[in-house]
Amino acid sequence: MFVRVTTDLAYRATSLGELGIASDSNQKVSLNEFTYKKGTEIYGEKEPAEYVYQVKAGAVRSYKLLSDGRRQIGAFHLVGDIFGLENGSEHRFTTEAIVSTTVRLIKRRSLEMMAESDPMVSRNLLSMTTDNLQHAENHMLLLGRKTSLERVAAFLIEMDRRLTAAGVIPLPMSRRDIADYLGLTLETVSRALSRLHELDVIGFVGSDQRQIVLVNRRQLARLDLQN
Amino acid sequence: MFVRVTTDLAYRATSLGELGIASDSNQKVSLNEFTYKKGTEIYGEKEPAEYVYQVKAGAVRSYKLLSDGRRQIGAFHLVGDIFGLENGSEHRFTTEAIVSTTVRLIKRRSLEMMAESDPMVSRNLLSMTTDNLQHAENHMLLLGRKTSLERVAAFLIEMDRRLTAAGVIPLPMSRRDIADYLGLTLETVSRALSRLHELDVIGFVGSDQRQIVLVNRRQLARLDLQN
DNA sequence: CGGAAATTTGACTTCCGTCAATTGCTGTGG
DNA sequence: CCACAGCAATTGACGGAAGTCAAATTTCCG
Repeated sequence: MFVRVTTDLAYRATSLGELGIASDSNQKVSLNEFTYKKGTEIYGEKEPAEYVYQVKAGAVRSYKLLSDGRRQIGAFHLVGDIFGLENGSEHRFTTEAIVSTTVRLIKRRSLEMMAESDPMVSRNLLSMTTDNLQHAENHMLLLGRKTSLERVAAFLIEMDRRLTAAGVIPLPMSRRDIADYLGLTLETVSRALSRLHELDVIGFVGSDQRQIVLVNRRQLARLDLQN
Repeated sequence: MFVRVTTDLAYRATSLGELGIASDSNQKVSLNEFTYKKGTEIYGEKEPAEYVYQVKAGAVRSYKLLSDGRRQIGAFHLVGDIFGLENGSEHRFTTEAIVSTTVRLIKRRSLEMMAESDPMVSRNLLSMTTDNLQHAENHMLLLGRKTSLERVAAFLIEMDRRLTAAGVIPLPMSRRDIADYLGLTLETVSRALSRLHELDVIGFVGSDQRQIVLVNRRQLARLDLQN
């Protein structure tokens, strides 16, 4: 479904480069691309982890559900990000394409084999896992102790850092997604954004009122209490 | 300060065993023990990470602070647990002894060197980091989406698994610590425990009313909504 | 263009936090 | 051994930040 297989060597080099493998590597890995339509699942929690993914275009959410439907998004994966990297053999989140999303696939097995032989790959695997851990640790502080305004400010700062184009943040995700990431309701997120708008901390781009926000970084940073 | 250096080989073997190093390893590592008094800091956030620690006796909390004093405890480290393992060179949490606590110390540098030469050590480092990540991921769900009763139930289940002695959970930490771990106030934790007591889900051991709780596991599990 | 979906906004509720008083426990010193 | 100081925990009364429910408005997309 929505498959596009590629053996483009340029892709292979770049993708593996992220994992610390020299582009002239003669290791054989199966590498190809898939495109997922908006809203479709990439993999489910507890499914066997056969692939590791890198976002080439689009955006992905990964989340856990409680039995009654409450959802917690653990991370958004944007262009360039690698996700689906598990140490055990099972995925610990469900992931879905937020918008139409193209990913590169790397077979987990081949990655494991490369890690065995190449300590550089192994080290980068650890480094990536540590980055994820650090993000989760900071997010625990946000979820456990920050107010709604602080959470939304922190979210905008994070997205500004990760996907800004000259002061404009083209958010791919809905208010509900933001809410489930921040441990709030969509109404509370909307109210916080309105408040930030009143305070002239953020603005909205002319016609496309929703998805794009313009930032006044200085004030925003003051609203998110770090450390 | 409260130092006790040891070169006991049995300690060395056990400690390194946790990291996947054969006990007959002829690698040289500096290994010794420290005892920290109740309430004292082991290391601070942003300090250089010189050592990795293993709890030999006692209990440790690791936390982050916001500038106005709000605290989020990310994890409790109990007997046998390894903590202070960072990939970068800085600690990402402050850690303190909850009660009088003895830890084993392993020099970070020597661990890194062993990981270079031994892929088994390297793999176990990754495995431990992944375990921490998994804990943080589950805790994000708790902090973002669970009610106070669900949080306290989940906490008791976790502690039951980690430090129970035949149905009795000898909690080393205060209500405030539990609250800062669960993203609540100590009053809310106390009320939740009282509620669980009324519901005959938990009981308290005779004289020592506070620190020890007795469990009725079945009902408790029903109160914590998993997945 | 029109219906569906997303977002905003308002009114009201609720769960948890805040503040305060009380009780219970621990440890020290007379 | 007991008294008392000091801290931890419980309990109650009240308030507020965020949640719920609902309606209006805007945007999206076929």
